[in-house]
Parts: sequence; structure tokens; C-alpha cells
Amino acid sequence: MSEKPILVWFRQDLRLSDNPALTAAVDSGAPVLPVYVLDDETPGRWAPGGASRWWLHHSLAALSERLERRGATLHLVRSKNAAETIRTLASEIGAGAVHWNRCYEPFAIARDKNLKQALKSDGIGTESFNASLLFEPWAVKTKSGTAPKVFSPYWRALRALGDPAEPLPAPEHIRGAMASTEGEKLEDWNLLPTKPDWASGFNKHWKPGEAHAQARLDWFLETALEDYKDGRNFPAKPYVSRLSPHLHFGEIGPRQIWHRTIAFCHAEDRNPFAGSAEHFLKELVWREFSYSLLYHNPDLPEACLRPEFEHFPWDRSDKALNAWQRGQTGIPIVDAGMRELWQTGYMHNRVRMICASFLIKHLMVDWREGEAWFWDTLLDADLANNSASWQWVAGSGADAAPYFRIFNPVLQGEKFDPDGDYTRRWVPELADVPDRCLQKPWEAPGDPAPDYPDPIVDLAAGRDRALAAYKNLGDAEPEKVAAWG
DNA sequence: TAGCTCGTTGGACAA
DNA sequence: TTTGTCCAACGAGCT
Repeated sequence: MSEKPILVWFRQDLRLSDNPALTAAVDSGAPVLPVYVLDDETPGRWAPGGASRWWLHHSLAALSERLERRGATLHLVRSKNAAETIRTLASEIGAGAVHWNRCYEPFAIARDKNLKQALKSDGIGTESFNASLLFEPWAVKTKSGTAPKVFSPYWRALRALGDPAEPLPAPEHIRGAMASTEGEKLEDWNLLPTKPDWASGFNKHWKPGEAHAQARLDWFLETALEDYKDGRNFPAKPYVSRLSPHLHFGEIGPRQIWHRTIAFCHAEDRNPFAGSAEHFLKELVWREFSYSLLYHNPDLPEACLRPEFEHFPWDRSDKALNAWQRGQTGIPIVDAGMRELWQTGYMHNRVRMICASFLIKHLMVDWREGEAWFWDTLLDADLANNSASWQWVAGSGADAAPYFRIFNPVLQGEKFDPDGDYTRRWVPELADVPDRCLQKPWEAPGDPAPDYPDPIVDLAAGRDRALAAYKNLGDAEPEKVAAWG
């Protein structure tokens, strides 16, 4: 048993259960110093956005309290170089080792790799673990040994590995170590917005923290899983898990969700790899797939995976983008989604696709503008998921929808919000528009929604314009061939 | 190897 | 009102 303390660096793993870095430190018998570093410099433009900071504040508060109850104090530091801060702290407390759970963002991989070297030269060992994925991104391979670029083969390859590891229980007691200097106060970090307090609506919808994440999963399994397969498409209905922010901050791990879901199905005598349960597990694997894409394509957040898409004739004026961001496009389902996002930090997945498709295809705005807005406003903003999903909708990713697959927001609204409950909840100006034309109020007789804007684009003309632009992409290439001939 | 099938989430139009 | 077919072409993945 070593008396040298172990520094456990918390990042996107803000939980005590199924936290292998923490458990290994506790099991060693050494005193443990848990640390969180707020570093907005290292991630560059991918530092946590406004909404994420709100969640981070509450999640750290919850983690801090849970650690305290078990005997350890979470040490908080602000820094412009997290790796350097960890290195200094480790030296100051005479650490025997530094533990962390791996992150997979390109800047995080580079940072951690360098830190490992630096600590080694200081004579301090490091141990890193996997807490945030079912399997490491390099472990899921096709039969020819390459990373799958299409979801279905990815799913088959992942399933061929069997079930992921069983989750670990939370340590019951932690022998806490103290830092040589006092930590900072969470309140001093100003992670919560004040003037104006645009997050005031968040409290009503969200409860960050490990305990609430577990409760949310229980609620989902008990009340929604059965109807998930079809129900998840209807944004007015409570058939989605809403676990995504908890997952992003690591308040719950995917292995915990995987095994709890399977155990729940077995207890109910149902097959977890059929019907609704399988669809839910597949969503978890979509997350893994996004991480794999990001791991193997580090510029996924910035560059089109299919380079010819860089020639797409994007509309660079701000007018369309601003209307979209504020939920003032005059297209009801789009405005409902964008306003839900602004007011709650979340948007239902079906509506995310509709809004993204509308921005990219009807308004022809660069998908990276939408990606940046989601990054700032989503509580669950996650680099891998966000960039992979935007590229998927744009058709610029490896596994892309055919270019002619353009969502018609009127038909989508009519199909997936048939009673208009979702649309009217977020766009109250439409209260008096009859159901028949709720999704196309410009056809309503007698102007029942005088405060609602006219559509920013004619949907049919917008569709044709996008189709023509996509078609031109394919025609642009042959010049190269001619040059060789 | 060469050939075959498939691609999370759709829409327009004809019958 | 519902159902079937077509909308490009290509790269991934498998055999």
C-alpha cells in the first residue's frame, strides 16, 4: 500500500460509479485527490458553449457533494493550460500517479499524450481508462481491419465483440488527500448566466448530476422503452430518454445504460435485441459510431469528409442564419424546434433533423454555421455527435443520405406532430391557426396569426435550388480527368 | 477479383 | 386515401 497520493483528474466523467480511474485509485489504498480543471484555451473554439457551462456548473456541484460524502474534496482550478496545471499539482502533492478516463476529442488526445510524457519525465506514472465508450474506437473494425464508415457494418462489428464490460460500483469510501493550496470556489467561475439569465427556463426541464441521471434511466426504462421504436419520432410525446446531456458529462456511462437495459428486458422476459429495446441500444451505438468517425477523422468538426462538398455554393449572408437561430423562419416546425432549443437547451431528435435539413438545404447555409449554433445552445453539445450528425444531414459525411432526400418541413410537421401540440407549445402565435394548415399558416384564411412571420423561403423553390446545387457538385469534377488526357 | 447489395430517419407523382 | 415506384451515382463491405 502506497502512501503517495494519487491524483484523479475528472473531465467528462463526472460520476463515482463505473469510473475506472477513480476505482483503481481507491483500490490501491493510496489517498486520492480528485481534481477538475476549467480550461477554455486548450479546446480552442470547442470550449464548452453557453448552455454546456450551465450544466457543467450543476454537475460539478453534484459531483463535489458526492465526493465529500465519501471522504474526498474535489479540488477546483481555473487554468489556460490544464495539462500544465495537473503536472504542477501532481508535483506539489508528491503524487505517486495520475489517473484519468480517456477523452477522444483531437485536442484532448494530443494534450493527454503530452502530459503522459511530461509526467513520466517527472518520475510520476499515469494510468488512463475507458469510461465513456462501450468499446475503444480502434477496437471496432470490419473484417478487413479498417474502421467502418457505414453504420450497419459498424453495428455488426461492435456486436461481434460481445457485450461491453460490466460497470463498476461506486467506491463506498474514499481516503481523501488535500492539495497544498486551497481550491477555487465553483461560484467564482461564473458558469451560470446572469445578465440576462437566459437559462432561467433550464431548471424546469433538467436536473444535472449522477443521481438524477440514474433516475432518468430508470424512468425511461419503466415508462417509455416499450413505446420507444415508434414513439421517439413524435416530439410532443415523452418517449425519448433525454439522457444525452448526462451522457456527455459522464454522469452516467454507456456501459451502465447498456447493461441496465438488457437486465430490464430479461426481467420482463423480453429480447433486448429486438423491437424498441434494440432501437434504443442502437442509438447508444450511433454515439460510438460518431466517436469512431471523429477518432479516425480528426478534422470531422471542421472539414467535409467528402472534399467535393467544399465547393457547395453556400449562402454566406447572415439574414437566413439569424432567422433560423431565433426561430423566425415562418416555417412552424422549424421555429418550434429552434425555440425549444433556445428556451430549454435541448431539441427533440426528429426536430433536430428537420431544422438541420432546412438550414442546409432550403436556406443553403453552411452546415458548420448550424454546428456552431448547436454547440453554443445545446446542453448535450458533444463534439463527436454534433459534427457527425451535421455532416450526415449535409450529405458530406462518409455515410450520407442521398442528396435528393430533402425533408419537407410541412409534411414532417403534419406527420410527426399531427395534433400540433409540440408546434403550438413553442410557437404560441399559432394558437388560433386551424389544425388543417398549422404547418403552412400562409394558407390559412383570414390571417389568424398576424404576429407570425411569412416564410423566409418558398419551400418548393428552395428544394429545387438545393437539388440543382447538389447535382452540380457531381458535374464539377471531370475537369481533372481532362487535364490528364 | 469482380460482382453484388446496400445505404437510420424522404418526397413527388402516378395509379 | 393508400400504395408503389422512381429519384444518381458511388463507395463501403462482403463474398
